[in-house]
Amino acid sequence: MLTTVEAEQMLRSADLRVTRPRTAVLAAVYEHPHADTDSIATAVRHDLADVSTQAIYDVLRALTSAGLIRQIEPAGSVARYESRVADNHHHVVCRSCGAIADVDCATGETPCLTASNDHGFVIDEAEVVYWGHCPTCTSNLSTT
Amino acid sequence: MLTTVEAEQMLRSADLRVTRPRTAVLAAVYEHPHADTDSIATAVRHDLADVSTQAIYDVLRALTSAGLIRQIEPAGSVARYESRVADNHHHVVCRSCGAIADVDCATGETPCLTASNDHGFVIDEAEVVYWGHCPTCTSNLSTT
DNA sequence: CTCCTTTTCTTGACTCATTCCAAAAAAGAC
DNA sequence: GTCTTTTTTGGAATGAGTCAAGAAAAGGAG
Repeated sequence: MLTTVEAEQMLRSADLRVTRPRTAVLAAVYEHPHADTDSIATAVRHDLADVSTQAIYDVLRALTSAGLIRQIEPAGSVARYESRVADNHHHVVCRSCGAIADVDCATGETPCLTASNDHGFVIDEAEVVYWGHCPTCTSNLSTT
Repeated sequence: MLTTVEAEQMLRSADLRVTRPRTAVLAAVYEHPHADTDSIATAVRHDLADVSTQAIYDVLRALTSAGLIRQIEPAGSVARYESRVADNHHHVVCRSCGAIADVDCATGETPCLTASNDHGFVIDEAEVVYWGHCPTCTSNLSTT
C-alpha cells in the first residue's frame, strides 16, 4: 500500500507534477504488482473515474522513465508494471497462465552482468526470466 | 547456409510435410538470424515469390513448435527467429538500435536454472537478456 | 500412375495494444 | 488571481498478429 501523501512525495522528488491521475496510477501499481495497462486502468478508475486510457499510458511512461516504476514485458505478454525498482530482482513466468512472481537474485547485487563474449557491446543490465509452470497449473496438468 | 535438401530432411525428421514455403522459411531463418517476421517474409519472397504473409506466420509457428527454430521476443521488439536451438545461449540487445547478438552461456550447459526462491514454480528454462549498447551506437553516443 | 484424405496455403476481414495529434484543463510560479 | 508550461482528453490511426473458409498441394493406398 501507498498513501496519497507518499505517492505525492515520490512524484515531487522525481520532479514530476503532482496530478490525480499520477498518484492514482502510482498507487495502483503498488497495489497490483505485475499488472498490465488494462488492469491498472481499471484499478485507477475505481478510485478516480473518468481517466482516459491515453492518460494511463502517458503516466505509466512518465513514471517509468522517471524510475518510479519498472516495465516488464515477458514474451507473449503485454507490458506490465511493478513497483520494485531499486533492487535487482528477476521473474518467474508461468507458461500456461502467464502468472508472474518475483525472484530475488541468487548471486548478489548485479550478478549475471558478465557475458562470456560481449561482441563489443557495453552491457548495463542482465535481465533473467525463468519459464515454467506455477503451482496451480502444475497440479492441473498432472490431474488431467 | 542450408541447402534445400538439408532443409527437407530437417522437416521430414520433425514429421512436418515438406512444402516450398517451409523449406524457404527454414533457409531464410538460417541465413538471417534474429530476423523479424517481415524480414523473413522479404527473404523468402526473394526465392519464392507469392508467399502469403499468413503462410509465413503459420510456418514460423509450425517450425517453432517442432523445435526446428526458436522464437525470441526482447521487450519492445517484435517476434524474431533464430536457428540455434540445441544449445543454451542468450542474447545481447542494443537499447539504441535493437541489434541482437548471441552470447554463449558463461557457466555451462543449463546454468542459471536455479532461482533463489521459486515460489513453487516448476522451472524449465532460464532466459537471459543482456541490455546495453552495440559498438556502433556506443561510438555514436560518445561523439555526439 | 491415380485417387483420396489430410494438412497447408491463400485471401480478406478483424482484433487489440499502443501511439499520434490538436484542443481543453490543471499545476506551479509570480 | 493571472500567466506559462505541462498534462489530460478525445478521437482517429497504426501495425503486429489472429481468425475463418475455401482452394491447393503433399503423402499414402490401391
